[in-house]
Amino acid sequence: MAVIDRKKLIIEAAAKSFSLYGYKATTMDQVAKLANVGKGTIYTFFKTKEELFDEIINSLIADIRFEVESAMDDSAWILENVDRVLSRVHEFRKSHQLTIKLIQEERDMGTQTVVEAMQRVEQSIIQYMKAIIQKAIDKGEIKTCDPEVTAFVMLKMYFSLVNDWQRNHPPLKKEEIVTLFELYLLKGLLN
Amino acid sequence: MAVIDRKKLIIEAAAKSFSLYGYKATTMDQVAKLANVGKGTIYTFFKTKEELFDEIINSLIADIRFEVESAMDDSAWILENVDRVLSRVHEFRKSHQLTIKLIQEERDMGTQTVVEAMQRVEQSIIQYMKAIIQKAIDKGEIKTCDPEVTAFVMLKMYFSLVNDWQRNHPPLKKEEIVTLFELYLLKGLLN
DNA sequence: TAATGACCATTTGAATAAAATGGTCATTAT
DNA sequence: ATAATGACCATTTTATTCAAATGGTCATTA
Repeated sequence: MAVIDRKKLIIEAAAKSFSLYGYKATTMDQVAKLANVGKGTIYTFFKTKEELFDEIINSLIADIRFEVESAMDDSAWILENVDRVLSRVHEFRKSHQLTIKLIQEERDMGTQTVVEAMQRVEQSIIQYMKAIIQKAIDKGEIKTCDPEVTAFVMLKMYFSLVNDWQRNHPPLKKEEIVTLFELYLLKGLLN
Repeated sequence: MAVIDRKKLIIEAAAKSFSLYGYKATTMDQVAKLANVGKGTIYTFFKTKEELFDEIINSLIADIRFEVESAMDDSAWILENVDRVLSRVHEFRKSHQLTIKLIQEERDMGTQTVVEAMQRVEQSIIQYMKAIIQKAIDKGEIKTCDPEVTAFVMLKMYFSLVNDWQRNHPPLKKEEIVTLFELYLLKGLLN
């Protein structure tokens, strides 16, 4: 008879529950029930609820990394890659249940653990954008600059345009955003 | 005997109290006491607490406008002006008690009235930045672009750099911020 | 040896009572 | 007359309390 991989069951159950109810509203009893496992068993694999949550966030980060890396094209130039990566991230955020739930929990309740987790996710996105930018600098496509600040600014600008702008204005189309990115960050405003 | 300008007293007291305690923690009794005025008197000038608050926010907006406009030099070119305006706004935000308190209240408690007020302040800053940008376009200093989106992006980028960046990194110096601004938005990253 | 769930200390949340607050208006002062 | 006032009221906010829920443990069981 097959030995049941309890750790896997727990992780799956936790992922499901965090996606459905968020961090705070997920209880360890619930996860145990969902995983068909005794509550104590969870604690043989994860020291705390937060550690279990971190495991789930790690796979989220890995998923995003996969999404981003499959969008990248090393032969394409930087604007193309930045655009692809950012729009993939955006699509991901809009469609991925766990992400949606956590963004909501962060905004509405400000749960500390969730804020920190989202911070970690953002940092990891910045890390891969940093690599893209470094490559572009090496190739001589763009000026020498701090790749991390640059990645940070790009991400913030992108999210401002897709999230904040439409609070007071009709949303920008995808191509408009690319055009704005090109104008502001790459070509520059100066004549 | 001099007739006391009670409206003025009320406004001064309110400004002081909102600066000291924020919106929620300021009570109408308190304002009345501070202004040496009966509570009912406040209501002969302002229909509600929110209306009183709006009055204070209006002067805040006017103060910022004055600060920005006195920093501007129409004969200077845009890089110079961007530098001056940003530095002034930066100093203002750091030193102006009311602004500090309201930013804090918005972040920590999310008071609806405060969120809306800050939104209004932001919108008004964007409006005069828009005018500045339009002027630069007319003078041919910068490329043709939508002045409002441009103002919006500039402001968001500025706030990202001064507020969000230092959550994970040592804060950027004023001159660094100006340099980054010039690099990203004006000169552009392209080689 | 691995898994479990009854159990425990602490935290959370519901219920309620008490205090505080925004706003009104009959009365008072000018 | 008009302007100012503060006691007063309805509603909201806060403090208190206590039961239910929760994260985590560990002696028992498989």
